[in-house]
Amino acid sequence: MLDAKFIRENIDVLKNAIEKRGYEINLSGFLSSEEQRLALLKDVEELRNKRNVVSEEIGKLKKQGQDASNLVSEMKGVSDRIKEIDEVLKGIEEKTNSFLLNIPNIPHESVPIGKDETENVEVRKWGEPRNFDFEPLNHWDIAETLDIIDFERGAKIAGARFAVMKGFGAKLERALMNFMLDLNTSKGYKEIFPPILVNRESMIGTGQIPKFEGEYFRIVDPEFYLIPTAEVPVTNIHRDEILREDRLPIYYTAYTPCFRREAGSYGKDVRGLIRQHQFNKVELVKFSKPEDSHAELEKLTQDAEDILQKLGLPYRVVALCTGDMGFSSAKTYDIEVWLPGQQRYREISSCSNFEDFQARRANIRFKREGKKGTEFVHTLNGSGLAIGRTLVAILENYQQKNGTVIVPEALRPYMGVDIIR
RNA sequence: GGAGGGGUGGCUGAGCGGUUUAAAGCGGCGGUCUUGAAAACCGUUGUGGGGGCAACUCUACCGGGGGUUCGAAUCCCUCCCCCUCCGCCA
Repeated sequence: MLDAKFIRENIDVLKNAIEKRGYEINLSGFLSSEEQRLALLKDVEELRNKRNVVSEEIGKLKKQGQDASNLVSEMKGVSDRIKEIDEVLKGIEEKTNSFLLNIPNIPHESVPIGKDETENVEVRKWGEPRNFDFEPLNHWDIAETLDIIDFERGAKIAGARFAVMKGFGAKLERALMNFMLDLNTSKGYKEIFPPILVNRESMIGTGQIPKFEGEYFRIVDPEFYLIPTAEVPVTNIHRDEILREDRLPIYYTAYTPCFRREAGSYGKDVRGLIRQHQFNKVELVKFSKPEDSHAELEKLTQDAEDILQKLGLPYRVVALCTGDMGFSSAKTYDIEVWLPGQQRYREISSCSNFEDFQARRANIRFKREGKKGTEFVHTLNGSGLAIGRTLVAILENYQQKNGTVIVPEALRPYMGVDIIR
């Protein structure tokens, strides 16, 4: 969320940002309603001041046993007027608030300008896609041969976009979680295991709703949301808190299952493990001081890349352009892993700096030593990594002609075998 | 699910219709004293919004929302959360 005052004073900056993102938002209505709101605010505060002063007077008169009925009836009128204005003000403020909640973040100046994913910019590449002396298979074919993923029974138990992991499939899933958490915690990220059902305030805090309500699973009675990413509960750990400067930066890593409706993605990735309603992910979350956040984004992205390097999986890093970036983000790098079965790079991690956008929604602030007042922290997060997609990448990149899959060296202590057969 | 007790500033905790613009203590910050420190003493101490170049000033905030009243931390309604006991349960 952006600040109403900021928008009032920087209307052109916002106009420009919205245009670059390809959003269409009418800002002129906002400005005139702000004008009205501030005028009413001034009026009502003056009336309140009058009421405060006179009410105190009434108290004194009554204590002295004097008659104050004239003042009382006058103040009755003032109070009624305050109530009327408050009513109008409340209506305006509700509109303003829902307007503000639907304004996307302003892209950082370093973000490439473009309309969609075709204009994203490749930043760097790591590793060489392997040369196969046979036709590499899709992961669902490999998995079927090895009997480690059961899509049919996933559909029977739950529905489309659900899978049952079996045997070494299940174990690989678990090995990857542990491997990633161990690596991340060794770099100073504190391990968190948060609730995976959250309340509405938390979803608003990180920017998932109200704009994208339909993309998430919601339990109606009692009301809860199933988290689409650990970003939600972990960022909200510090909602409505004022942090001490010397606590920053804070690094968290969390494994959680994630749940997404995948509304609007019908026909996309219908086969395989790439796009499931439920998937596992290890997440990296940071809270930093504003001046450090972009350096922290670079480090966070490298921490995610390091996982792929240790697993020996070729990837590239892409800077998302203004038109492809998520609603809340000021800057995003996607990490895309090479999938031989599809002969292309696929997203396996998305690392973003939200600057103060989420912090403002979730009211996460910090206090500088010796300085008055508070500032919003900057929040960042990135997948480190999506487990299901990492498993897919391992199956496809490490497959052998005879249908077996070599276990990457870094995972062998977790798997207990060198080859999945 | 049933019964009861609570939610007040960074923390502890008083206040339960108008000398509270929230007492007191702890902590924090500044100072006096001291070779230095401790102790003692003195002063200071939150967050948001509006106005002002500024000193400053007005306003809101005692879990959230609503109501009663000239006036609400205090009374009423409602929701949320925490604690204790009973029941059930991984």
